Amino acid sequence: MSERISEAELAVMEVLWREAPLTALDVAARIDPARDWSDRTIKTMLGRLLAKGVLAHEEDGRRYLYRPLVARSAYVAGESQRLIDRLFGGRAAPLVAYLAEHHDMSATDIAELEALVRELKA
Amino acid sequence: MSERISEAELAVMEVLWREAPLTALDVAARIDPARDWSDRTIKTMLGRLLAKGVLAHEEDGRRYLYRPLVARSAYVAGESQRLIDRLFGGRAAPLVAYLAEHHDMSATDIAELEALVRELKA
DNA sequence: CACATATGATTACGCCTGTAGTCGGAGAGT
DNA sequence: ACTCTCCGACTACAGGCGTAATCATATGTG
Repeated sequence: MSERISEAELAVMEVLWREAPLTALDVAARIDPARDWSDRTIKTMLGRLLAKGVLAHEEDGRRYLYRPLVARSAYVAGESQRLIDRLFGGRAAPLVAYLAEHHDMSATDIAELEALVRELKA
Repeated sequence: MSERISEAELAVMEVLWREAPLTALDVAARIDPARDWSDRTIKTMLGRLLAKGVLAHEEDGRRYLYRPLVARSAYVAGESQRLIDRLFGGRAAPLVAYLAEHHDMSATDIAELEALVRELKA
């Protein structure tokens, strides 16, 4: 179950993670207009996501209502793990170190991180 | 320049990041045997990576020597940024927090992270 | 009831990817 | 010089992805 979600499909999932269930057209209405997708395209995405088992649809009269079957958190976990496996030898710590070094962290970010570390030590 | 490197292509890049320049067959010899790839497949990868501008080749008699044109660190930076943009609103800090919470960190990892935080605060 | 309309289902199509196979020319052996 | 072999160049082909168009069917409308 739950094959990989492609880049474009992710845009559809994001909409449904934010609000569900929705009809196909409701999803279309909530897609970032910058994508400039035809309704047809979004229907195709919904169909593929159904086939992949990451969405469910229930009939609502003559249309369907779509809802996610996988939680966003599960997807985030999977994708993060993929990155860790592919580029950081499967360990999260090197990625954390990498991020801390290469991405400008605001003072707030650092304070949060500090609190986190304190908590982890406990 | 430098289009995206696919999953399979990455295996080839990893070899060349570790040791370069190499001939096509030397690359093939160093690919994880578990991949069970034919030499042809690896030649194809090399060709595509050349076309993508991430490898260079220089003649060495009747064969070529391949070497990376993009550093592994640049690739890692790009892929990390992609993940951050797609799933963490473009900010690294939430990813760090996420990782710290959801991935078992060893005591050593935490100590390292602590040192990092101290350094960041300085 | 016949037709325009709205929806889901099916089909299309070009590019990328994974995974090779084939063709042709440059050396190597006899 | 002729042939065999090795290597790169070009070609192949199925499945996934981005992006839709077309077909079929159910529905509301005059």
